[in-house]
Amino acid sequence: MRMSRLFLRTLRDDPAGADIASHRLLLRAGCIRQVASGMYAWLPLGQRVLAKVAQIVREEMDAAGAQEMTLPITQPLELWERSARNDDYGPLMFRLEDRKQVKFCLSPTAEEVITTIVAGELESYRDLPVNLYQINWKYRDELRPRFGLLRAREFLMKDAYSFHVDVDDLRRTYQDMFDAYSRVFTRCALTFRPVEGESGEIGGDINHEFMAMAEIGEDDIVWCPKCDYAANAEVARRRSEQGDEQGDEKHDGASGDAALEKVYTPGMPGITAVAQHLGAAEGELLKCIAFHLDDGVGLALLPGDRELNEAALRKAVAPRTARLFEDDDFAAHPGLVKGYIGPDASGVALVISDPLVSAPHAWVTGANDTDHHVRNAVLGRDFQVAEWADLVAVVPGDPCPSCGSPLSIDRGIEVGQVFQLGTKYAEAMGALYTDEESEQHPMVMGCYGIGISRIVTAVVEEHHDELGITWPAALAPYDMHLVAITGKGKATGEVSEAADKLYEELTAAGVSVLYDDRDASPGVKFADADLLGMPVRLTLGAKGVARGVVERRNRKTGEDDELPLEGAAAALRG
RNA sequence: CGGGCUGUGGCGCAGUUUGGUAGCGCGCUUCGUUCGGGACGAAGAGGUCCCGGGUUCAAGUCCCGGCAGCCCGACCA
Repeated sequence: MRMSRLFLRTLRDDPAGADIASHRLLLRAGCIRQVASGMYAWLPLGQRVLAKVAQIVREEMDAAGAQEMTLPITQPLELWERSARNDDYGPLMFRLEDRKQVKFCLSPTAEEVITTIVAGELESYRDLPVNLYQINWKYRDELRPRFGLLRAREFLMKDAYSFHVDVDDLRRTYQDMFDAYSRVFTRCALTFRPVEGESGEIGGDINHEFMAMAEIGEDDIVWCPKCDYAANAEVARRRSEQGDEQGDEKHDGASGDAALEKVYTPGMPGITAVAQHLGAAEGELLKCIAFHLDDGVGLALLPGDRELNEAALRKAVAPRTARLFEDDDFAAHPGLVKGYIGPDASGVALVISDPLVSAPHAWVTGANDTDHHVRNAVLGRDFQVAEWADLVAVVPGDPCPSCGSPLSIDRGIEVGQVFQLGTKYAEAMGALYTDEESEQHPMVMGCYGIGISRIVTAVVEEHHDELGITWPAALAPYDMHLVAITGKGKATGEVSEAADKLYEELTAAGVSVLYDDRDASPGVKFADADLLGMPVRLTLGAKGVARGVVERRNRKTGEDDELPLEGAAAALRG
């Protein structure tokens, strides 16, 4: 491609509001332009990257036995009512009506549609398994789009859906998809980690998220440097047993024999203030968190230096539902004094505690009385616990649940997810098959997503420097960036001629080349080449032409060398 | 949806406090010089100052009402 003809304008200044590297650089390099909040146009350069990511995904999906198709983006809302997901999604889904007032939505995902189609086509166990996918635009009316393409309202996603006679068969395909995903992200040059994840709106049981490790990621990833344990912080656990941390020095200060003692702590509803006032470590305080448990009230107990993992609490009390108290709720429950709740508060239906509380210890905790706490609260003597469950949010250094080594926490961008769905959609949409005994069963499903446009963001986050993007070879819009330094005088024609010739030879040899044939100064051309980030830059100037050489620079490493002009195209093809 | 903020040539911004008919840098056009890391000179083009109402002799600026976008939080792939 001749740059003089390319639809491209690079930006010298950082666009306002583009705060993260990928957003800033994709805009500056002319890959994308914003059209509305969370909606982006893909310009020619960006389009080529998007297409390359999509092609890698396509190749790996095909190799894993999935079949590509295309589903409509606009889908009848009626299908979503049948699976009850119209309500589940709520305002997160874009909705519209046609001229006859029939309701539609813009697809955020496609379980309902694909399951309906499969239900109409396949009836026998002989037809299964089947794995179908599409690469198509998806829509979510996010509360707050941000970070450019990372949290957009329109995004390109590969979504696959597999149908099986039973869970064992599903597991085989699930593993195939898991392996295919690892190949995709490896080919995209991402540093990634598969982690145990939460299922969100899609539902289902077993699932893994593929996380591209990045500072700007929106998810916390708990992972073990010693073994392969890794999980989204929402579902991450620490190794814990009853009696855990026995003899820990932070618990040594108080004796179990001392009597319960009420102390005056005026205007100190927070852990930090109480700990300071009483000269205790925050870990010596017992935190009591009130929540609604169906019709009753529950208390969650954990050490004062720990945070509650709400997802863990919800899971621990399932199938009952838990919802944390908000300020208004305390008025209806006078036995619970906000900021001064004790584990023995009245009117509590369930006291559930993290195992960290089980160590023999005299706690400082709320007195269930405004402006008062108590010292020396002892488990079994002064308060009781009905249920034990992991409730605390994991922090770095906690023991790994698999091997006990200290855990690390880093940020990640979710670029893919695989689910074992079960029969939820097959049942709702009537996708049944007939087995050898002529009996009908709902198909067992899996679904598998990859955020194509989000991968582009993750790749730029990982592959850039202060000058611009440093595309991995597999995703670069062009293989090489040829810069002609034409200079002046009689050499100008010679350099242009030599550069034209090299460009044509490379193109003929199957190398994709972005050829800077513009009438611009060398500084401008070099700066743009750095910004656009092709993996290899070829420079041809008057001196080089005179000596019969072309210079080559590796964008990522900065390494330079020279090649003879004669036969350069053949050498560069390899 | 709470909190903070911004809408002025393609991009980045000043001008709004104190109302007087729009400016700077980059980019763009033409000519000349220059030509290996964002050159220089000269001459130009380009603006419904987000939209609608109001106040005023006069509104980018003041008042009222909308809309859009950004950041923090809650939420979420």
